[in-house]
Amino acid sequence: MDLNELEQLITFADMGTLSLAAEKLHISQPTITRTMQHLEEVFGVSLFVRGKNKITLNDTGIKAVEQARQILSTADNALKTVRAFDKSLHTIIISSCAPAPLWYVLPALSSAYPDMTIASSLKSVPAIYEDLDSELCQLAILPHNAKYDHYNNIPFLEENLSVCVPATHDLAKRSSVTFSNLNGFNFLLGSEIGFWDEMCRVNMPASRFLVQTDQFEFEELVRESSLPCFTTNLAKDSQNLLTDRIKIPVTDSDANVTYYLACHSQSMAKIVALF
Amino acid sequence: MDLNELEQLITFADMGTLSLAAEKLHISQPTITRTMQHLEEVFGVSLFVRGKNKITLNDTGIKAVEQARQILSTADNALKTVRAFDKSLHTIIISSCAPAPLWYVLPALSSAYPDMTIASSLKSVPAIYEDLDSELCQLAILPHNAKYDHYNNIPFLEENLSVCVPATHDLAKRSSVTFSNLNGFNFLLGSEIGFWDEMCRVNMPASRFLVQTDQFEFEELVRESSLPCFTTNLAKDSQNLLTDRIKIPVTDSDANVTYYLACHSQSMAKIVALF
DNA sequence: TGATCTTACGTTTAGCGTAACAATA
DNA sequence: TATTGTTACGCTAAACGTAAGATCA
Repeated sequence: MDLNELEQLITFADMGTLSLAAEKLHISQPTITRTMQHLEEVFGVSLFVRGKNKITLNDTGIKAVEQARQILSTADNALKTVRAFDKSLHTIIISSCAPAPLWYVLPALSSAYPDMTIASSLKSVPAIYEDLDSELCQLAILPHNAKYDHYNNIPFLEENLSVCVPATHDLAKRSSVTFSNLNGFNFLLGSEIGFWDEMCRVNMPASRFLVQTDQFEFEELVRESSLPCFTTNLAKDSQNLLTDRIKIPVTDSDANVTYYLACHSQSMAKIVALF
Repeated sequence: MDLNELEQLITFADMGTLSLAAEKLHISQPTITRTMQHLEEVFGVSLFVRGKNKITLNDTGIKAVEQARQILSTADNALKTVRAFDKSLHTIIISSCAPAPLWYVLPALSSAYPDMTIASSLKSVPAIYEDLDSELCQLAILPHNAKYDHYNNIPFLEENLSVCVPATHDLAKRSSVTFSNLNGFNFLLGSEIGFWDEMCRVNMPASRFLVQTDQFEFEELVRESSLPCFTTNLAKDSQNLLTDRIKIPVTDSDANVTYYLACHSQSMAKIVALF
């Protein structure tokens, strides 16, 4: 039995005539005529009532169409299942709360597993726990050690937040600041900063954040405005955007995070070996 | 996708080598080699680990076999379902409590529906109700009108039991008998008599019944022994077995039954038209 | 050396499209 | 007359088996 033939049967059932079915499937009518005859042989029963120039499904034919749909759907599911399984064997999925750790993790994994696809995405911390629970990610990067015992944890990197202001800014003369000092000022923010975004909004509820989704626009605004922005010890300022600005460390504990790598136990040994 | 190819994949998985699979399927090894390559194309993923002269399923391959079994089983079920459905459209199944009504019903149905297969079987009354409930039979023949309202009933035939004894027998002089008169005598019984068998045992618990499954042996015993046996107004004595015996009507109501034809409402009109 | 898998080659088969035909609305 | 389904015919592509090659136990 050929699934193509079942497809033709179903198309005929949907279209009502062999001609329309042929047109839809981009094949000739005679081909469908022959296929229908062949299907009757395969099933071993009559499936159609034939007039001189018209053909329709009989009761058995309708039943056969029903079953054909079932078979095709099963086959389609099978293909998807196998492909998904294969893909999962060749993919490492990483959910991270922030971009900076990925700059170190991705190259390391890529060179350690050159024939694997490494897929990463930034997500909120609750979403990352969901990914871990559902095994939708193999590796998670969290801003603290994982809540649950059944995940393996290793501390990985520290990231320390600083605020960047022009030399003329009110804050420029301070050697350190706290969120309460900053609360009320408005900031420029890049869009791809993971959990930092949420954290800023929580700790500086009186501030407003001008989020720039376009990297070019963000850089242009940093250069041309006097609005404060943020950087960290891990950020690379390839455009030397911030050389003209004063960097002031934020001392709150929330602003100085240790990233942890978390994953299910069985994967941990390999990960630890890498870092 | 071709189900034949999946069959080959499964056979390979079961046999362990391509050669053995080829042997089992009565095809050449190269054919299987090519089929496996083709399946990898179809699935779009690698399914095997290949040595220079050995081939085994990889993890994805094992998954694929699993799915292939699923598909084949679905397809197999589909074929069976369609064939069974078609058969049901061309078959009238009759469950009867006794043989005599069938002698009239079967010829009538055969000539009314010449292209239908008519299948009949003798069953106990409870089994007949089960067949009606599950729609496993289209027509039932019961020794009374059907218990439930949702079945249609028509009275069909009467059958009256008589006992047959040699002229020299103790009972021979009676003009009628009851089961209590007969209780304690031993009887010859044919095997294919439906509910009569059970009914005799219930009404004559002290009697023993010598059931002859072979028709020839039954006739021989009737001829050569003086044991009483039974007949009815509907029985045809083609061998003139009973001409030498005295027939005495059994007057109990249980011994004089009216057969009813019963079926689901929708079938009744056609049945009534016949009788 | 025997078993196993793959590749190469030639043949056969089976599937497809075009064209011709029959029948209907 | 335009549309629909079937049959006939010829071609192409795909599937098969035999044979040969390579590798391992």
